[in-house]
Amino acid sequence: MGRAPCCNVLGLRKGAWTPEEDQKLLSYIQQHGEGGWRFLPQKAGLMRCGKSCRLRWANYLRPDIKRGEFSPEEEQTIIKLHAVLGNRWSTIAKNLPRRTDNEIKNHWNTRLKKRLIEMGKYLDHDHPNESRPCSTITTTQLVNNPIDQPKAQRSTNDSTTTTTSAHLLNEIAASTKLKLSNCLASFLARHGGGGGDKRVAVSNSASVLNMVATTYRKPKSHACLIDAVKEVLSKSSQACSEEIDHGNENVIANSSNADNSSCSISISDLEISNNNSSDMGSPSPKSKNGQESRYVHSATSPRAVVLNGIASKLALVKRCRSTLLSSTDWRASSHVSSSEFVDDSHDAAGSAVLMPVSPSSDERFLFQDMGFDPLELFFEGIVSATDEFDTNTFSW
DNA sequence: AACATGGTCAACCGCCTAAGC
DNA sequence: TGCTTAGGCGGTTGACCATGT
Repeated sequence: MGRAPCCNVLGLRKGAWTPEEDQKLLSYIQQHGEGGWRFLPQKAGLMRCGKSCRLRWANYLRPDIKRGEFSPEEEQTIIKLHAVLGNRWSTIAKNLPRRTDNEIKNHWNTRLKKRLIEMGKYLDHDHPNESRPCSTITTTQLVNNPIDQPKAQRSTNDSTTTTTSAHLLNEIAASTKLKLSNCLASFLARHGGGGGDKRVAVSNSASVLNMVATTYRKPKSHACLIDAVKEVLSKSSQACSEEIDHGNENVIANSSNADNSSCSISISDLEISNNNSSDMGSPSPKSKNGQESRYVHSATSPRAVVLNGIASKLALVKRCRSTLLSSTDWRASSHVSSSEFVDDSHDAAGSAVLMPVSPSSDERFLFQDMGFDPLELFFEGIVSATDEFDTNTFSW
């Protein structure tokens, strides 16, 4: 039981607001501005608690609120953001100008959710083991509009457990609009991402990461791949100061033109093989109810494992953090739990610890290939001092 | 016409976090 | 450093309305 509700004071009105009350609140805020909700009712002559006043203002009286039917575009935005963010209505609302989180929540619960259930395309964030294909949205799902993916196809991943990098890369994919350079665009074209479609030039990080993951299985394209990985990660980092682009949904939708259904491996797939990897030092993550997770054992290449491990470690970097969830404490969010965040760094008791870890030799070579500064990696906690890593010279 | 049922949405509740002291 | 509290968030409730029987 938390604090007693502020509206329990005897004599305060509850329930629907009358036009007279609305007028009092409106005129008071127009005169004195928002804030100071605790004493506002008294000053405005309202027999309401401050919280009730704030809610009434925020959800109904504010002049910049758009009311009425949601457009198909708005609905698509909600569906796509909900697939990525879950029930974080306030975050979703920030991407729908002039709509309130309450209105979006109501619209989702009364219409969109039902519609998706009827279509068999509902991804249940509340009960992930019941109807959701996996514990997070894979990049493949992002690339192929999640609501367009057949249920039967999704059910093949039912026992998939995805952790740190999958979540983080999905967040990047969702929040970052990449405008590809000629280099990366040609990379995608060469490796099947574009298929001659000019729209590949405005792709998204989800498809890029899928392409990278796919191509990473082909050793001969190593050099090209490294350039691509560097570009994806640097673009994601650059985006940390940008607000989530309202064009996300268009970008994601456009990318569905790429033929990812057959050739791409999702970040989830990478994660699965990561869990099987001994050199990553990852203990088997447990689900939130403490039960041991089951894994799908896929034949993913060691290179993909390394890539995934690096993505996971890079996610620790501060600049990436701010990219992932620019406006919320993403480590405390329901979507990315703190234990998932430090999945590669659990202590013996399974509690979360933030410890720099030593990269495997494969990772170290790829870090070097990618041109990362060992000094920077050390100070950002991605590597720790070991026999191999000399903190005097900051080199391997 | 009366009642039952279901949908919608404004408002409330409990909890959390950050800021202020 | 710990406590208090305003503000914010997401889940839930219940009044109201439309439709069906």
